[in-house]
Formats: sequence, structure tokens, C-alpha cells
Amino acid sequence: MKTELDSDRDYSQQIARTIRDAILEGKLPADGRLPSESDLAAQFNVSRPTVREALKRLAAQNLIRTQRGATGGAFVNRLGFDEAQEHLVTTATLLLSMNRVDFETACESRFALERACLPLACARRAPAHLAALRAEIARQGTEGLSDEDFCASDVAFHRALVDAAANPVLSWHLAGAVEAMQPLMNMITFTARSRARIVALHGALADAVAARDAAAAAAAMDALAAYTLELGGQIRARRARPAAGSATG
Amino acid sequence: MKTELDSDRDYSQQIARTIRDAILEGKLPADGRLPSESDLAAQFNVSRPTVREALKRLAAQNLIRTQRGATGGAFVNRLGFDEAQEHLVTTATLLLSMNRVDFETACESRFALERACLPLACARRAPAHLAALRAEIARQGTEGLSDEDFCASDVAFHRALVDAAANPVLSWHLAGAVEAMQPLMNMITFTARSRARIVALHGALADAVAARDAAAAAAAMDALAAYTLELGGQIRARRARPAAGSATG
DNA sequence: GACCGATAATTGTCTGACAATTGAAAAGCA
DNA sequence: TGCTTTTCAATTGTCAGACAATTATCGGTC
Repeated sequence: MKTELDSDRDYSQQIARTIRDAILEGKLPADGRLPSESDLAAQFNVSRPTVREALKRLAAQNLIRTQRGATGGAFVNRLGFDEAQEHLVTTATLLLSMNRVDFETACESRFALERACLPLACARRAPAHLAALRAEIARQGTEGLSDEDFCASDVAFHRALVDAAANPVLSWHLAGAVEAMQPLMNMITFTARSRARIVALHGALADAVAARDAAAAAAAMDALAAYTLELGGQIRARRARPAAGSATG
Repeated sequence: MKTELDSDRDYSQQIARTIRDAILEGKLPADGRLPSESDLAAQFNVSRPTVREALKRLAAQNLIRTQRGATGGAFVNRLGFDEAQEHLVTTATLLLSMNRVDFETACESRFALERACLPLACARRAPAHLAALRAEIARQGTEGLSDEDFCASDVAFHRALVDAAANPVLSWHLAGAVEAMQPLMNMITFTARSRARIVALHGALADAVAARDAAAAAAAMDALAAYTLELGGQIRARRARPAAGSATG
């Protein structure tokens, strides 16, 4: 590992990049321990706070974890799907909010992506997947469910759907895309009537997957996408002239 | 913004999380300036190095950028698609390499995702998109092209394909998925014969998109996926018993 | 042999300081 | 007045040394 740094540039950034590349190239195996902060400081010929800043950068990317104590130190993280998921969602959420992506574009992307898992899900769905789908549908139909819980169940339903494809990489991508939409979906307030329709569409989707009918599943997904877009359009129209409907209810 | 921290826990992590949430919730607008490190240290009642570690965490996530000088400070980053893309690729690449995802799984995921853009691409492709596709196909057919350049052109071709769907969010997801596969794709060495076949498959894909024939495009994509899997299988078989073919050639 | 305290290694944090950078204000000059 | 130069102040980047907190290990005691 290179230990020489360009002068008059950000040391901690260079150090972080050096270690990151070493990890990416496999020179530092997963769960391997990095030298102590003091040792690294001596190697790179910088002070310990500078090394620490570099390590914090890596920790922020989930590349390493630190542990205190005698046998402590910084260890190369075995990046699991869950942690990577969290990261993906953060990035995607920020991307959506900061670039003023409109609801239609985000929605289109999300459903186009999710449709990609349907053929695989139909081919491979196991009883456990179907049970998870049914359970969420049942939950969504219960009276008095809060909007928050309904949204959470919606996410869980779609998560179960993509998991039915039995491809962890695909699940990672798709679940990230779905979860990142959550802040935008939360803007949609559901009436009892729209909830019923969504539950019906979910049911059609689950039925199609259960019957291994990819075409029917795609059709149900299209219908769900169309209805979601419609709801989004209604909300936008209501916000455009808020005085029209809010006074008399 | 909360300035109280749980004791006996990692201060810099808590501070980073607090500021991150404030950014995600829009309390800190893009390009807005954060308080100076000294001010933040006073607000959170910690020392400046601790604040700096928190800021470095955020900088590693591309959430902020720092600038020295009189009017310097930490500014909320306007996260663009390009920077987010780089981040996505890093995470996805790491995920693939660290979880020993086999070639088949990664390939399946990648092509399933990419197929999601075909209907939109067929509906919206503009002349510029088609020209980009043709240009890359032409480049891939040139004699004496290095493996590296061929792979780069392959990535560019698929990038142009997903861009044809004219949905930046979708492009971000899909281009990230394609690029993350690059290290795995590089393991495949192309013979002249396999190159010709890939170029032919690319041509069929471009033709289908040009003709706005989504079904034909999906079929071409399936064929490309199947052939990629076949190549991967050949490589794996060759590696399983390397003595068989390497000695005499 | 089992339990318990001292010990050493390591990260987490603090204090204070200095260097480097950079925009802005002040001073000087035509 | 208007322009140029100088000075300055604010801010980040870095350093040094120190102490606190944590934790595995080693040695001692019962």
C-alpha cells in the first residue's frame, strides 16, 4: 500500500482513498484488521487525528467498523446486503429530493424496475413468499390501520414480491428503488376507497404470481402503476388550488 | 436541529446522523452553508476534532463539500446523478465481490433490470440515442480493438440504451447495475468469434429499438443474456481444469 | 481449576496551537 | 473618484500531547 501523499492536498482524503482502493482490490481481506491509528499515522507520516478523519470517511461508507479495547481496531467490513441497502436508499432518496424529480418520473422508474422481477418471481415463488404476500394484503385490509402502518405494509408487500424472484442482487436493487420512493409515497393520503382498490390490485398481483402467470402479473403491476399515478395526480391538483375543496370538505 | 447527544456513544456518528437527517428533511437547503466547525463544536458541546470527524463522514457520502478561506466552510452538496452514480457503483461492486455472488446470479439480475427499460426506450428513443447505439456497435466491430476498449464500448452501448428511456432515475439505477458488473465482465476474454456474435446481438437490439418493437427488443436482450451466461460458463469450465487447454494451446 | 484484579493496547475525546487559504475590507495612489 | 495593493480576519487543515473509556489477556489468589 502506498504511503506517500501528495503535498498541499487533503491528507485524510488521500489516505481514505488509498485504503479504500486496497480494500476494493482485495489486498485487505474482509474482517481483516487494519494497523492501529498510531501505526497508520507513522506509516503515512501524519498525525493521529488526520488518520482518524480518514477512517471516519471509510466508516461512513460502511467499508470498515471500529472496535475499542485491547484487541480492538479498525476491521474491514464484510458488506452485507442490509447495510448496502441502507446506503442505497439514502443515496436514492437524496437524489430524488435534491433534483426535484417529479412524481411521475420517479413512479415510472419504480414500476418499470419492479416489473423486471415478475417473470422470475412467477417462476420461483415458494409457499413462504406467497404467505408473506397474503399476510401483508390481509394487514392492509384491517380497519383502523394508520396511514403509516399502511405504507409500511405496502413496502413489505413489494419487498416480499421482489424477494420471490430469489435473486439477492435483484432484491437489493429493487427494494432500494421501492424504499427510496417512500417519502414521495407518504405524500399520498389514502382514503378508505383508494385503500380498497390498492388491496384489490395487490390481490390480483399475488394471484398472478401464485398462478405463475407472468403476463397477468405484469398487467396487474401496470394497473397498480396507473392507479398510483392517478392518486399522485389528484394530490397535485388538490395542492394547486387548495381553497377549492378544503373549506367545506 | 437537535444538539443533545446520548452520552457514552459515538459522538461524531451522532452528529453526522443529526446533520444528515436535517439535510434529508430539507431543513438545510442545497448549497446552504453549515455553521463553522467552531460553532458546531459549541452547539453540540464537543471539541472541534470531533465535529470534524462528523463532517468527514458526511463528506464521504457526498452530502457536503468543504472550502477553505474567509468565506469557506461546509456546504450542502447538490447531489447530482453523476456523483450518486459513482457511489452506487462503488457500493454495488463491493457487494458483488464481498458476498461471493456468482456470475449467474449477477448476470440474471443485470439483464432482468435492463430489460425493464426496453418498453420505454422503444417508445421514446430519439435519433440521438439511435446514433449513439450505432456508433458503439461500429466501434465494437473495428479490428484490433483492445479488450479494455471493447468492454468500455459495451458499457457505453448499454448506457445509451437505458438513456433512450428518457428517465434519469431509471438511467441511474440501470447504469449503476451495468457498471457494477464490469469487474465480473472483465473476467470474460473475448475471442474474435464471440465479439462478432455480441455485435450482432447488439445490432438486433438497436434494430428493435429503432423499429419501436418492444417484443423483439426483449427477445434480443434475452439472447444477449443467454450468450453472456454461456461465455461465463465456458470461462468457469476452463478455470475448473486449467491444465487441459493451457499446456498445448 | 476457577475466579478476580492489574495491565496493556486501542479507540474516543479534549485542549491548544499553528499553517494555509481566501474573500473582503482598508489603505494607498493616480 | 476609481483602481490597485496591502492587510486582515475567518475558516479549514494539521499537529502534538494528554486523558478517559473499553476490553482482552495475564498473573495471582482461593
